[in-house]
Amino acid sequence: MRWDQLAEDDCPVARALSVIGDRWAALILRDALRGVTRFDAFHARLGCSRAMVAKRLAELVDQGVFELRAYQDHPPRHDYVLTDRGRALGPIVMMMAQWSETWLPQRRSSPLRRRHKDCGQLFQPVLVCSECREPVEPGRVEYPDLAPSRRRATTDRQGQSA
Amino acid sequence: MRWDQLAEDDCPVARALSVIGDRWAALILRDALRGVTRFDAFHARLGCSRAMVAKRLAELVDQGVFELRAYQDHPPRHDYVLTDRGRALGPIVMMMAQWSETWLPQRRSSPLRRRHKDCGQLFQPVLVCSECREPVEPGRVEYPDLAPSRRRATTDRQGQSA
DNA sequence: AATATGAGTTTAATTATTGAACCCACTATG
DNA sequence: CATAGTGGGTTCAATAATTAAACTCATATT
Repeated sequence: MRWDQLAEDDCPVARALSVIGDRWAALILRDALRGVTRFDAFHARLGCSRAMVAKRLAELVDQGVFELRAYQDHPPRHDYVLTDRGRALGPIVMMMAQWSETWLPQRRSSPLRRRHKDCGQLFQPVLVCSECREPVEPGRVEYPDLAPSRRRATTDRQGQSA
Repeated sequence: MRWDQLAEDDCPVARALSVIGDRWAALILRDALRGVTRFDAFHARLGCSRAMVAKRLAELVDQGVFELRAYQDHPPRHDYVLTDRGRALGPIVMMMAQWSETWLPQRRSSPLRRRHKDCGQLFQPVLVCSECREPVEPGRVEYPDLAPSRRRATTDRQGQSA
């Protein structure tokens, strides 16, 4: 299976990955969410080849994650500005950061702080259930459309709790 | 910059991507969260080469996302079972699905339903602020540790050095 | 025996990515 | 004026990653 076939996949996770399931695309998005808009700024932060930056930015524009906003005409130049669709990817990136901070050994610097503009406080992202508004703990989700029981491996040794 | 250097990066998003920033790793994780535990089952769902499945599974075991649980000894065989660390990646995958369902054109089948075991209802994942418990809307986050203002497209080069 | 299963490994061919240099249209400096 | 610098790329040869298909190995089933 090739990259571009993911976009045709029936699974929404696969289709999301056709957009951000590449390390460079995801890192470009991270930087864009922090305010980067220029080619050279992306390149400087990413540390990958210029060709890669150009290619991924072009793909992300095609996918409607970025739009081009001209900031000068004569040598035509533009900013890469996130669209609504692109900004909506923010929660995925926030959950990645959150997972890292919780589960991976920390590197040197203190984690990047985030402020919620609505309440003014520094915060952590928390994923809650749309119905009961309680945090959704790992392992407390099931998929009624899949095989009768999701936790069962033919020869079951022991279910783990969680 | 190479793949393996991401793990050393100072940014938590980059470090998370060193684990799941690859389409196959992310799809393996998706399937694991839905209950898949066997090599051939991952391979059948992914549609990539067996070599790739073997490699990614081995990496994910190294990174502590999966652990091996033997289910027979003589030809030694095992299930790939998510660890706590691995299960904690669930919210990232849920937010990916959520984004797809909201922002990408739908394919044929109805989206996979999720049930929250704590309240028993079908739900959507919602990302809220840990402080005020309100949903964090796109664009309502700022980063006080970055350059004074994160949104400037027309104001040019200010020294910043993150 | 012969076939099947589960979990990989090997190999050659194909793709993707890199680093470095190059290009273009301007702007600023001497 | 001549030269260098900037922003945003493209091109190209070399290197790395990925693929499909075949192969291995131990055991189970027919």
